[in-house]
Amino acid sequence: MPTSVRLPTKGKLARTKLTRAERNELTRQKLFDAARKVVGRLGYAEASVSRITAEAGVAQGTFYNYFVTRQDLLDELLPEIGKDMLRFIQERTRGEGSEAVREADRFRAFFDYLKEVPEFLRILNEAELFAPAGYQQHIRTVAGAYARLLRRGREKGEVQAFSDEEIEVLVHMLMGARGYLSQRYAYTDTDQSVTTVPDHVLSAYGKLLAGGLFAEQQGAAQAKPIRRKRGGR
Amino acid sequence: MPTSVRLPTKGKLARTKLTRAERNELTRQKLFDAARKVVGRLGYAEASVSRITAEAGVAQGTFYNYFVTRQDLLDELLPEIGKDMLRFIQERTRGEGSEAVREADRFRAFFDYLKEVPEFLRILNEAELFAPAGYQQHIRTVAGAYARLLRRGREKGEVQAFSDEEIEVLVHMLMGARGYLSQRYAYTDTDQSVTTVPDHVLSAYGKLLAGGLFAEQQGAAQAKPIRRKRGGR
Amino acid sequence: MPTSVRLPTKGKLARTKLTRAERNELTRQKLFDAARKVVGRLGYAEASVSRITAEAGVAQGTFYNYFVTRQDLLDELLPEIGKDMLRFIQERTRGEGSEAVREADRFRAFFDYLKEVPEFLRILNEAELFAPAGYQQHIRTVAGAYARLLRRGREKGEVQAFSDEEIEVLVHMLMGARGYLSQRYAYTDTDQSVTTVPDHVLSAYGKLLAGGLFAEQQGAAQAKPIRRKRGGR
Amino acid sequence: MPTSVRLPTKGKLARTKLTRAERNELTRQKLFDAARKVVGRLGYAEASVSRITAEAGVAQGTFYNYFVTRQDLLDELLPEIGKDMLRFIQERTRGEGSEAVREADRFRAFFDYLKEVPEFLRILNEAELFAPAGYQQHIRTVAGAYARLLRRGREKGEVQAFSDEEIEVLVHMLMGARGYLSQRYAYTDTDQSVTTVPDHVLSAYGKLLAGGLFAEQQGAAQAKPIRRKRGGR
DNA sequence: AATGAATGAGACTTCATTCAT
DNA sequence: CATGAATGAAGTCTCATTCAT
Repeated sequence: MPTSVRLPTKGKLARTKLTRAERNELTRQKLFDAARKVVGRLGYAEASVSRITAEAGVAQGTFYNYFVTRQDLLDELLPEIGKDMLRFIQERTRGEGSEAVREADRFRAFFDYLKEVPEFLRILNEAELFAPAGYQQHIRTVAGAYARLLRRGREKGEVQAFSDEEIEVLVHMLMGARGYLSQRYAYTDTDQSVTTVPDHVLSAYGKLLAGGLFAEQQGAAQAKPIRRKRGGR
Repeated sequence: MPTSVRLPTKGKLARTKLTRAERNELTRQKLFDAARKVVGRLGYAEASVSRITAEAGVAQGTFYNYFVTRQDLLDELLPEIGKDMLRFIQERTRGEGSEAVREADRFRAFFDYLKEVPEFLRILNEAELFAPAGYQQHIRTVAGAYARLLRRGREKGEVQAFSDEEIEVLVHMLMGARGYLSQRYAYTDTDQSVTTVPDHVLSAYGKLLAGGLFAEQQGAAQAKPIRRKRGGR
Repeated sequence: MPTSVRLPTKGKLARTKLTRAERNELTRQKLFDAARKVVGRLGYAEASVSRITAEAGVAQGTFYNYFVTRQDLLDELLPEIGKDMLRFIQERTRGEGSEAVREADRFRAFFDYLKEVPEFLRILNEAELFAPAGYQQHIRTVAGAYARLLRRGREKGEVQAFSDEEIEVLVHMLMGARGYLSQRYAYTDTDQSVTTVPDHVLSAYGKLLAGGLFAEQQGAAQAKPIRRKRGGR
Repeated sequence: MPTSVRLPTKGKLARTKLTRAERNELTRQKLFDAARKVVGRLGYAEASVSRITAEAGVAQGTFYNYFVTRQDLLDELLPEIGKDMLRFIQERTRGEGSEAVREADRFRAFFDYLKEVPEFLRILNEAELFAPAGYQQHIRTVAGAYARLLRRGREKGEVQAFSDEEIEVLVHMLMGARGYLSQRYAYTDTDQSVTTVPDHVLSAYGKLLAGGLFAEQQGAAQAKPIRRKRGGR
């Protein structure tokens, strides 16, 4: 499982001999994983300390040896898993190719991650309301990484000549689009399992990014009327 | 205020003399408006019946003369205000012009509405989690109207040749984008006041829709690389 | 239905022409009948004023034009129906015959009444707790009538020589027995319908009353120490 | 008091030093006893969690550390005290003697128990409506024990030749009789104190069981049609 | 460090009753 | 006399957090 600790096995006695710090970290991780599962299954609102500790197999009081507040743990959830998600997507987008191809790969990889860590969808969607601190942190991280990619693409001439500010806007649009699409097309209420995203979602996403929404009218084309501020108008 | 009742003034004594039915509707509206305000200010989670009735200036028990359940009122909130929003946007988009121009108008009008009804932003964002029934209804309404517009544009040749399914995807992407942008650029946590959306947001939105994200590479152009499935690759 | 009003039909215009007093009495009766049904169906605890008026088809406020208090109506329920029951049983016990035969007839008639007015069982059983005033009144009435019968039987020599005080005790025992038996053998939770009482119930009841519970031992018999008063008396 | 805990005194410091488990059991018992008192004093309907915890001297939330539901505690009440009652009666009925004597002893012991545990009367009478689960359990237990006694008496020839089914009926009659008598003769609404049951109650009970209700008429006598089964016997 | 009992605020909802129309 | 909206007290239960063991 991507987000769990991988303690060094440390030879034979690995299980019995743990330093105090290790035991400590292990309990903390148990709580974190329990929270991830509970939130994934029931949502933040139902993720009471009692349920989390029950899932983790520790006493309720133990919780407060590791987290000052229930909210504190909840706020750690998304950023932590979010980093995991970014790693996952990066690994899947190694190959070279045009920016457009890589963006498509990233888009697909996002949905693949949803399949691997089904809790993520719910955590992502609910964090905005229930773990705002964690949510903001996550958004900043992801938006930053995303913007870097787009700027680099722009430098290579593979991305249109947006200003830095506009790129930030685009990043948020794409994240929003992704979010909505994942909710619309990846949820499966019944058993939480996430199904593959349909082909026309990929194609619509690709087309919008590649060619824009609007057809070029008559030849003069570029007179995209929306950029009112531009040209003479 | 758009969503409040406008009782016929009925001559002079309008304020003191109300029929039973009118008083009834008035109380209902007081509760609805109070809920709108409270949710706008504190969010659904904090919108307890006690707070709503306090805001409305009626006893707690009165609430249940008008709504079977707290959730029932919460579920009415978004669809009701949502209709109001659609009306508002339509009014602002009367003018003729290309689809692209009208879409830009709609986009701007959306942010204008946010200024007029500042609660709407929060209600829209939280409803998905706290008033799922109302949310689904709203989404269906808006997505349906949106899709109709895009299909009509396609028929007129002003929108690219997306399939119906792809249009549905686009609609969700645009709604998602709008949602994220509104959160990013319209929120002002401190005093809830909503400021005008910056110009670069409008321009980025317009450009993406008009020309797509990616620059046409070398001549072969249309070989939108994202459609891997295609022959080309 | 035994307990409903039977207004004199009064010739032709019976339905349209009602004196004020009659309309008044009619509404009162509607409420009473509604209460009977609701209590029969849901029990006293669930018989809220709102449910009763709904069943009666009048407004909630109307209730308080006829009864000072919810409890007042509830307290009238059992005595009223109880009188009905006594009438019913008397009619079925007209025939002559020994006291024992007549008691058996009464016992059977009681269960027959339960079939005719299925609400009665629940009303009888719950009244003790929820309508104590009415319950006491009912008990007094029934016990009084019962005691009179037994004393008359005693005078005729058909009932053993119990003292008046003892007869009162017996009456309560028999009422209690009847109550328990009706709950045990007449209830049918599923559809509230009351089934015929099994034969062995009748026979056990008859045998106990006829011959007592205990077999006479060997000759000396009568030394049953429990009848302390006897011996010397 | 029969139903309270009797913690081992454990030497000197018994009162101050309690293990966790002991404190736990003690709190549970405090709640149980408080419920017993409150129900005895005010009845089930008024036995709110708030009143019970106040009586027990703990916070309202504490209640739910020990009982899943208010109803759960209420349902435990009668069976628990009922067992206590059976023990009490058994102890008082050790002596040998005829079945009739022993039944008289049991009858008296029942009323004695009412004196010792005055709450029992109300709990018994109300449980049928307010704690049906507990009531059924209690009834089954008591009726079972009772029926066993009567069948054994029958085998010894001390009880008349009732069928097993008839014995079950008798058991319910006797329990019902006992219940009604206890309400009629043992209640004292004013100060809840229970007085001794009057002698004529005992004698009437004894006589009915010993000799039946009806005097044997002249010789032909036995033709009491109610004893239908008899004839052929 | 771990435990788990105790706390008490607060949430939703029901209901008998009142009263202006 | 009928209506039905308004009232507010009371009830059950949940939960984050504290703290003695």
